[in-house]
Parts: sequence; C-alpha cells; structure tokens
Amino acid sequence: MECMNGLCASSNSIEWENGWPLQSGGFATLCLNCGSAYKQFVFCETFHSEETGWRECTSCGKRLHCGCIASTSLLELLETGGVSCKACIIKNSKIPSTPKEKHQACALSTENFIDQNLETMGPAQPGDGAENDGQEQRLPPSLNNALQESNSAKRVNESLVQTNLSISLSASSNSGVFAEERQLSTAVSSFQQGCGPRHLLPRLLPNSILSAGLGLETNSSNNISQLRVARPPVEGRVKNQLLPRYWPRITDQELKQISGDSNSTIIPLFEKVLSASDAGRIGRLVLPKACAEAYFPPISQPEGLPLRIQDVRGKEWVFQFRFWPNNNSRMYVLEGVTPCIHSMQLQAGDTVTFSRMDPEGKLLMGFRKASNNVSVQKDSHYSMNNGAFQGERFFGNAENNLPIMSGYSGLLHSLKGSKNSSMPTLSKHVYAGDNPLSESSLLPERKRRNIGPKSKRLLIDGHDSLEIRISWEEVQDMLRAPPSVEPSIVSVEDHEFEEFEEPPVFAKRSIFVVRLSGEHEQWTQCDDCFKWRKMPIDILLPPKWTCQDNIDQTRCSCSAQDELCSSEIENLLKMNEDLTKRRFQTSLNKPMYENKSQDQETPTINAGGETSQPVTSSIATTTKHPRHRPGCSCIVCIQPPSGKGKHKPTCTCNVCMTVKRRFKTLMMRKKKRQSDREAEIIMAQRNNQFPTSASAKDEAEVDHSTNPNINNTQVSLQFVPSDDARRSETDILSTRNSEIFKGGLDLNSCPVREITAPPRVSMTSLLLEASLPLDTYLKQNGLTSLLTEQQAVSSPRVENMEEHSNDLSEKDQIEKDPL
DNA sequence: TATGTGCATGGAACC
DNA sequence: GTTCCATGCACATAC
Repeated sequence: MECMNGLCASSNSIEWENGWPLQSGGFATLCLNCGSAYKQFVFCETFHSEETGWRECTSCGKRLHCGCIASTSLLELLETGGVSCKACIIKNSKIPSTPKEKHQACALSTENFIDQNLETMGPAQPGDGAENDGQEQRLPPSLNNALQESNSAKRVNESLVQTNLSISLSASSNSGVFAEERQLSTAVSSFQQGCGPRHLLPRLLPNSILSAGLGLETNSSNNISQLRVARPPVEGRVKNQLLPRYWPRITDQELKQISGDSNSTIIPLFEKVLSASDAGRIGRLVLPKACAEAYFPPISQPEGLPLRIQDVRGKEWVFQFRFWPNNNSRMYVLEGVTPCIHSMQLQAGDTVTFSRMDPEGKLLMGFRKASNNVSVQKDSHYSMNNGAFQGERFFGNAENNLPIMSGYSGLLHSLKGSKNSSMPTLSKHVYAGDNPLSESSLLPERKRRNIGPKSKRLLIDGHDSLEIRISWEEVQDMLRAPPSVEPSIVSVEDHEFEEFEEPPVFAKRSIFVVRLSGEHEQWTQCDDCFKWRKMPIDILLPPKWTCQDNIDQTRCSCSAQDELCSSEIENLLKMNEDLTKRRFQTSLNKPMYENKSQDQETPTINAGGETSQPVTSSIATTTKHPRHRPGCSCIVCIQPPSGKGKHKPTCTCNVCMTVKRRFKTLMMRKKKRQSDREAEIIMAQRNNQFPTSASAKDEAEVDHSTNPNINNTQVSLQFVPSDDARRSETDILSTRNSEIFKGGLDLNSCPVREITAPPRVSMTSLLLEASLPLDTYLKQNGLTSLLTEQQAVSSPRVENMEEHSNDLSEKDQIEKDPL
C-alpha cells in the first residue's frame, strides 16, 4: 500500500499488516507536533516500526503511536518497557510533578528521542544529504548533522538540550561549561512552558526551515561548532530567572574569534533585539531588568554610573548605565548608545550581544544584524503568528496537548522561517561573517515582540503570512480521520479530545456540495483526465486518484452523468475561490488566532445543477451562523451535530429551555389564533367571508417566528403568504412540532432543507393537532412543565405579546450578533 | 523649534 | 494579579 501521505517526499511505500504499519523502508521521523496519543498527527512520516513505533498502553491496552507517546511516558518506557496513554497517565497521576521528575522526564525523553531516531533511521535517500558523508540518514541534513554531532557529543559527555519547540544543540568543547546549566535550565524552562515532547520536522522542509523551526542556526558548512546556540545564563543567581529570549545565541566559532589567542574566556551574558526605541535617536537602550541586575554593576542611584563596553572591533564605548523608577521597580537603560548603534549600523530588529571577558571582567558588546530582507513587519507578523499559536490554546490545556494546531505551530513556525530564509539574505555577523539565516526567522523559544510603533508597522507581509496560513489550512483540509476508526473521547482538564488509535491520513482534496434536496456529494478531480467526478460522501480518496482507481464501481460512480459539466465546475471553482478570498479578507480583519476557520462552508447545487451561495456544511458539524467564532457559545453554535447528542426531554440547558420557552409562546399563540379563527369562522359564516388579513398576518408572524432564516422585519412588513405557502409552512411547523413532541429536541434542523423538502403531513392531522386543547396537547407530549408554566400566566395576551416581542428581539439579537 | 530627560502608560508576558 | 518593558508624553533645555 502506498503511503497515503501526499506530503511524503519519498516514494517509499509502507507495508501494512492488519491495519498497522510495518517497517519496510518506511520513514523514521517523529510525529511533528504531538505529545500525546491524540489526534495530532500531521504526517505519516512517523515511526512505522512495529517494534519501536507502536506500543500498547499498559493500562488500557490501546495501541499508541510511539511518536505520539507523551514525553512523560518515556520514563515509563525506559524503565518498564511499557507505556501508558495520556488518559491513563492522567488517570494514574503519573505526570511528573516535582522539578526533578520533570527534568528527568524531559532529559530522558530527549535522549530517547535521539536514540530512537538514530536507531530507526532508514537507508539514505538521494537528496537528503546523506550522500555527502555516506552515512545513513533519513532526516534533512542540518538536523541530521545536528543529531549525529549531538550523538557524538554525548559520547564526550557534551550536552543536548531540547526545548518545547526547539532543540538547541552544542557539541564543541567550549560549550561544555554551559552543559549542565543548559540542560537543567532548559528542562525546567521547557516544563514551565509545558514541556513539549519530541518535535521533528518533516523531511521535505528545507534545511533553513528546520534550523528555524528547531531553533538552530547553521551555516553552509554544517559545522556543529557554528550552530547558533541559545546559551542559558551561567551565573547562578539568574540561571532560572533569565528568560530564554535573552539567552545569547552565539556560536562557538564566534567565541573563539572574540577570545582570539588569548587565554581569556568569553562568557556570553545576554542579548537583546533592538526595539525601535533602542535604535532610535533617543540613544537609550532599554536593558532587561534581570540582565542588568545580574551582569552589570549594581547601582543604587538613578543616575547610575558610566560603563565601559568594548565592541568587537576593539573600540571602547562609555555608556551611562542607569535606571528609572518604574512602578515600584526599576527600568534600566544604557544611555548614549546612539554613536555605537550608528557605528555598527544597527537598526530595529538587529541584536546586540553582551559578553564578559574573564578573568579581566571586561564587558564586550557584539551585534548581529537581522536579515536585510526581513522587515519590521516580519517581526510583527511573526509576533502575530506567535500570538496565533498561543491563541490556539483554546484547543487544549497545554501547548503540547494541542490536538491539531499545536504541532502546526511548530511547522508554521518553520514555514515562517521558510519565508524568510528562502530569500536571499544578507545577514552579517560581526563575529563570524556570513550568517545565512535571518535572526528574525529564528528565536523559537524567545518571546517575540512587535518592533516599532504600531502606527508605523506595515502590513507588507500580511499577505505572505496569510498565504502560508491558508495554504496550511488547505493542508489541514486534506487531513482526514482514519477510515473506519471511531475515536474515543478523552477528557483532559475539561477539554475533550478525540483520540484515535491510528494516525490520520491525507486524502485527496475534494469539493463537498449539498444539493438543495439535502443530498451531500463529494466531487473530486481525476488526476489523469482532470474531470471532476462525483464520489460518495464518505469515501476517502488517496492524495493521487484517477478514475482508473475506481475499483469499486458500486461506490464510486464515474458515469457520464456524474461528471460535472463545465459550468458547474466553473461555478464550484469560482465559489471555492470566493471562499478562499473571503477567508483571506476575514483573515485580514481578524486576529490570527481567529483565522482558523472551523466552519466548512459547502457550496450548494440546486436541482438544475446551478451552484448557489455556500451554506454552512452540515457534515459532521453544527449549523453555524455567518458570524460564528471559535468558541462561540450562542444558541446556534452550541447545538450538537445532527443525529448526535440529542438533548433529553428533561434537559434544562439553555438551549432546551429557550426552545421550550419559544414553544410555549408558540402554543399559546396557537391557542389564541385558534380561538380567533373560531370567532372568524363564525363571523365568516355570518358574513360569508374569509378570515381577515389581520389573521393572516398573525399567522405569518407565527410561522416566520419558527423559521430563523426569515428576516423578521421583512416578514412582518412584506410577507403575506399565499394559501399554498401558508399551508406549506404550516406543514413544516406541524412537522417540527411533532418532532419536538416526540421528545427529541432536534436543535439541528436545517430550515432550508425543510423548506425544500417538507415532510408530508396531512391537513387532517394538522387540523386535529390544531383542534386539540393546549393542555391536552402538552400532556400528550409529556410537556406538563410547560402546562404548569402556562397556567401560571395570568394575562396570556399581554404575556404573549411580551414574549413574542422578547422572542423576536432575542432572535434578532442572535441573528444580528450571535455572540 | 528641535532635542533631551524623566516619568507614565498600557500591552503583553509571566506567575 | 503582577511584572516587564516599549513607547508615549510632558517638561526642560539648547539652538
């Protein structure tokens, strides 16, 4: 069976046995973004080894994907050879709690991650860089080098550090001094941030992306000594205080160059990305408080003291190191930095690095230019992306628990890096010369901030990021749950996750349409003849599909009549394009974290084959309104999917109570109308006339009130239904009431479909229903509570009017602003 | 009027 | 809720 993953860069196939992959020249990379056995897989480029890739939970017996075993489970794996799924871990409270346990888990998971990768890597493939050194590798060269170097580094007791979304590697002897601190700090930091498990990027990503995504910087020589390492602080007092964003990222080679042939030791202290203020004319460089207090001489007076700092050219600058009182704290600044900044031709976004030369104790100042083609907005955009990822926390409880997007964050992160690093860069580092990577594309663990005032931030890269994001969304659209696999629902910290025992697969992208008749269709394009074919809605197509693959002719119809005519194709494609544009436009106006549309808008095709405006898809989703937002809790959005989770008749949730209240109003109005009608009939018999227009209008109001798709104002002012239309809507009303009376509050009815395909209800039954006294009606249908409420109403007419008004206003409000 | 100085403010990250 | 820090702003000073 061919790999279902359309993104696999190799044609290697996977052998399957009983639905489980066997290792057969398959890939040996880890799941990109997971940390649990949840549905977080991105690529099938995961472990395929029966031995190493799949485990059974020792507690519940579920088969777990090794790449998705929580890092905390790896302790268990190493110690006992068994693992527990995350649900069991939580259930059994096996999550490390103490810092020591967390550190152990993180460190062990890191080592295990490396070991497993090196051990399970398959044979080298052309183009993956392995041919350069003849070594086996299945990973992109930069990562491979890093891993190999790291592996060798481990043999010489060097360190390997992994952070949540980054792996910082160092293997040179010079870095040994930082090893322990780095490991501990990183472990602690990782767990503070929600220690992510192992993240390995897909092999199709270019090296630069990997470097960016993993927090590595390499130069073209792939020399490990030139890996840009985020070095944790060496001073004990700030070891666990200094934010990683200030950790100096300096290569060992650069350190050597600084120290030269002297016996001095260069200790990187911290670095800072210059803000607009820092690089502006004011000449004040705001220092991170922790750094200033840790590495600069203590000052007690705001005036501070002059500080001599030598730049890399040997020139000595004197800055005023001082502070301002600020909110019972201090704000440290270096004043008089303008000449130095100008001298180095630094600007916002560039990085200044502070080091100390021991034993002299001399302060050194270096800098690293951001890529010339990385604009300020890049940074801003990056920050926005970061915000997006953080905003996506609503998907889960911790970063490593994010079901889908957490891992994507890593990749998006990387893709961002791709955007930058794929361009020609003019990076220049004062220490080491050319730097092929832009600083702004890195900084994986560093908090990014917007650079420059908001008013001056440009939007030049907004489209770039959105294109990336939309493309990524398109990729997500290709992700499908594994066929014939029912997810189990796991609740973790009040968040429900769908847990699959098999990774999702990539499927060919299709267009889903809903006929006005309510029929769902899937249309896909043959990769051979490029004709659009109608497919069953539930079929999962491989990424590459042709008509000839249609073995099961009974399921996949490829007859001539199932081809979309050119006009339909045009319409569908145009609508898809419109949808994309709309997403695009929406994306421009919404924060990134709101951009991930959870709604799958589906075009509709009417009976004549003409496409119409998209309607919200009813495929495995709730009916949502146009202004739906993720997390929206309005009455429209909180209803369960059709057929799933119908509310019980005794349910007292807001939705049900609202429905009941509306029903009560409806029935009261019905009773009133009935009495009015009786009176009118009597009058008509007397006058030989039909009911008055007022009655018709009243009925119209009643009817339209049951149809949320009809604008109230329009209806009340304009809609005077014909007898046929009224009958039709009465049928609908009756049907809906019948459904409600049956005890199943189906909150997912689709008005459009109901109108287009109304169930058959005889007028006789309707009249019988209508003629029933309300109390009898309610009793028959087990709605005595409503009866009680109804009896409590002292003035039905006034109450009806008020409730009707409230109803309308409430419904208006829902339609106007469902939030 | 331009520039420098000191502090305040508010967004964002952190705890 | 607290802290950090990028930046705004009022005032002072220089030109």
